[in-house]
Amino acid sequence: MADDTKQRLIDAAGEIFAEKGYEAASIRDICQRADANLAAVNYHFGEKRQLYVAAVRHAQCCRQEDVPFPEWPADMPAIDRLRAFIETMFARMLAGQRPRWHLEIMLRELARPTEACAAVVEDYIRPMANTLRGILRDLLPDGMSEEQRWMIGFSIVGQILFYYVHQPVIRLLIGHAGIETFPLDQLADHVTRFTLAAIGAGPAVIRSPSAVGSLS
Amino acid sequence: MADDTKQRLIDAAGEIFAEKGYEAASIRDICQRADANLAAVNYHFGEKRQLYVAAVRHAQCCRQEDVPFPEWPADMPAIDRLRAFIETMFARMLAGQRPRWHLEIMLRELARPTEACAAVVEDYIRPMANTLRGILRDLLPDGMSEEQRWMIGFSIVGQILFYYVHQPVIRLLIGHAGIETFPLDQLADHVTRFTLAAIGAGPAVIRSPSAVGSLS
DNA sequence: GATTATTTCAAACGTTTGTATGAAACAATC
DNA sequence: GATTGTTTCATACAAACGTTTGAAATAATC
Repeated sequence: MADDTKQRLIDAAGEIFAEKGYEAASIRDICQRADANLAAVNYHFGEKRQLYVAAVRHAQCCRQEDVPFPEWPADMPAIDRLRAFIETMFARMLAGQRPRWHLEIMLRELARPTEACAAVVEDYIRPMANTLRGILRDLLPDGMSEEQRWMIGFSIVGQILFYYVHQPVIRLLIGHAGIETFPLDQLADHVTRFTLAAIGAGPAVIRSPSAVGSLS
Repeated sequence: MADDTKQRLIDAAGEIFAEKGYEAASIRDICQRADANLAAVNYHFGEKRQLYVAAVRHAQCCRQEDVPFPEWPADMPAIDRLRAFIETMFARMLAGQRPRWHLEIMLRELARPTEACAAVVEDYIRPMANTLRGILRDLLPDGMSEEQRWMIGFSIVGQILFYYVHQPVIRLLIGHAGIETFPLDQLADHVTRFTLAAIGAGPAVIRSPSAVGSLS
């Protein structure tokens, strides 16, 4: 029952922090949603800030088990691994899945860092970055400079994140159905082909699928 | 003197809103930075929210004159216009230029919209989107679907925005010099080449130009 | 220069905020 | 079953918040 309240607090706090941001989230709101007493936060966490940190840490722990991307066989071609990487990342961002606030609160942290940011980067982002860099190492010519590899990685991740971070803009820009216009696998497919073409590992992203040819 | 205070309030508010977000910014802080009396906000704007809206609107007005991208000659090739578009956008995001909060507060609004978001999109974002779409219309084959053109546009903008929005992550990831590792023109060059290659209008982004071959 | 209208100011208002307290309820241990 | 440690609860507190007020100060109008 003890840890139970604590966990309920973290969950409620996570939702509200992710939704409204740190300052706008009040301890009273959080406790109410957690069915806990007002004093519970200070009893279990000492202060509001620590509850926030705990929420971020929890989200990051939960999502960490995702991080070792779907075990792909050692002999899987780099191109397919890139495709799988992009698909997985998209699925995690946009799929309806488990608590939405897990991602939300971490992305908030990454865009506007507090004390918890470094930990998120090291434990959650860095492994993903390493996975991607591993793929790119196989995919790109050896002589390529470190900076250039980073930039290509950023180009990939930037494309993916855009659809999450700027969903509201997309909705306003293309109107009606908004982002639902783009089925998830279509997005993943686009980014994959866009990227592969950019690095010379696939045909250009132009109209007819006829031009696609021998990818997978 | 009257409008003067009002303007000082907007400027001070813009800085603080952009830095700390709406809730965390207190009227007292704002008035202090603006050298104005505490009651000035309510006198000139009625309430805090309206001051925020005024700040966003002001930022958007100031930046709007930027929007008609550097007049390029009618006969300028689409490829060069794309390059210019990307360079300009990068320069606006990352260059040391005028009040940083202008962009900051608008991006905040775009990522986490309030009532002012729609206006920003219509007056600031939409024209940029149209410019880009014009370029892409010339650059891409005619038969390409509407959705696909949007996705390509998003792939471009996503790459650029990434360097601004996730600067803190980049800094943590690649350590030391952080984003300063990448000179501005190098970033613009990378995104341009990456994009052109992706859509089959340029050689792949790989080290040796030898592998490029007959794409364009 | 008297009379307006506009703008500033210090002070106060009522809320809401995060936090603290001490008693009650509960669980565990002996 | 008494004792101890843990967790909940209602309540209180001081501080900070956005907002209001009414009187000064300033500017504008005649």
